[in-house]
Amino acid sequence: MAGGLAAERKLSYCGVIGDHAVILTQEDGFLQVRLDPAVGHNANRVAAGVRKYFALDEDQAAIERELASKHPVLGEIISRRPGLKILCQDPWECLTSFILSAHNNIPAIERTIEALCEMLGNPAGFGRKTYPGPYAVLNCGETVLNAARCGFRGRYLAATAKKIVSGEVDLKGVGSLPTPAARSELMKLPGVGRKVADCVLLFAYRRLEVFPVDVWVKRAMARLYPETNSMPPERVAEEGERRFGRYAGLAQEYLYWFERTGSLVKMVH
DNA sequence: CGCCAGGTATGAT
DNA sequence: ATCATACATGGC
Repeated sequence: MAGGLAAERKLSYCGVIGDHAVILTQEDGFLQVRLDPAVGHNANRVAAGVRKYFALDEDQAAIERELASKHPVLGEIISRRPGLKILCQDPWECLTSFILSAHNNIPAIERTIEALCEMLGNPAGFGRKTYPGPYAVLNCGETVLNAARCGFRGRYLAATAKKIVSGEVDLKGVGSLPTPAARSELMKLPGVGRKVADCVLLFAYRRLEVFPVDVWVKRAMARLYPETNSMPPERVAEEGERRFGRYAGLAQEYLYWFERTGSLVKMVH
């Protein structure tokens, strides 16, 4: 949820990773990281952050081969658009972004996040701001949350910030729990149900086997496995994990995007 | 103008 | 346990 992909001749990215705005360009064989010289930084530190954020040390091709063997349609999807990555996001940023996503549309989610960063974040370079932490959200007040158009999720956001600041839920500690316990811990937070918790487990804690089920993934699964049509989302999540295994989370992302773009319906016939 | 949006919390069977 | 409904706000 931090930044956007701008596909041109040369693939490039501009976004805020951690405390720094970065401009990334793909040269031949390596990734160039550009920073705003006006903002203090440790270049090696930032580079390490970028490596982690995009999980560059992982063998993406091997993961894709394993997933492709699980279902012919999934294999077809991957061959059409290989290279889709699960990011390794900051837990707080991921958590709150997905709280804002509930029953909301993507353009509105993006605008709300941008507004919160603009109003509450710190300068990150290139005119960008950092993602505001729990203290900033806790102290900002209802006026700011309304100005950012959080809607009914503003209450959840504030209440969640409170539980993080108070230490009632420790996001660092969640990282060392086994997945089911980590999920329960996240679901103590207001505005966090099974789906949001699973997204945080996948995108921030890198539990790659976790299979978040939203309406789109549910539809996609019903195409591949018609018997899941009548199942509640929680059972579909179970099925996804059972069928796709240790990288089910990446399978979920492929299914999500192909379902959303309308490509999947043509491929299953 | 009416329906839907990367769901969740709540109250009723 | 399972099910329906409200929820702020904006996109289409």
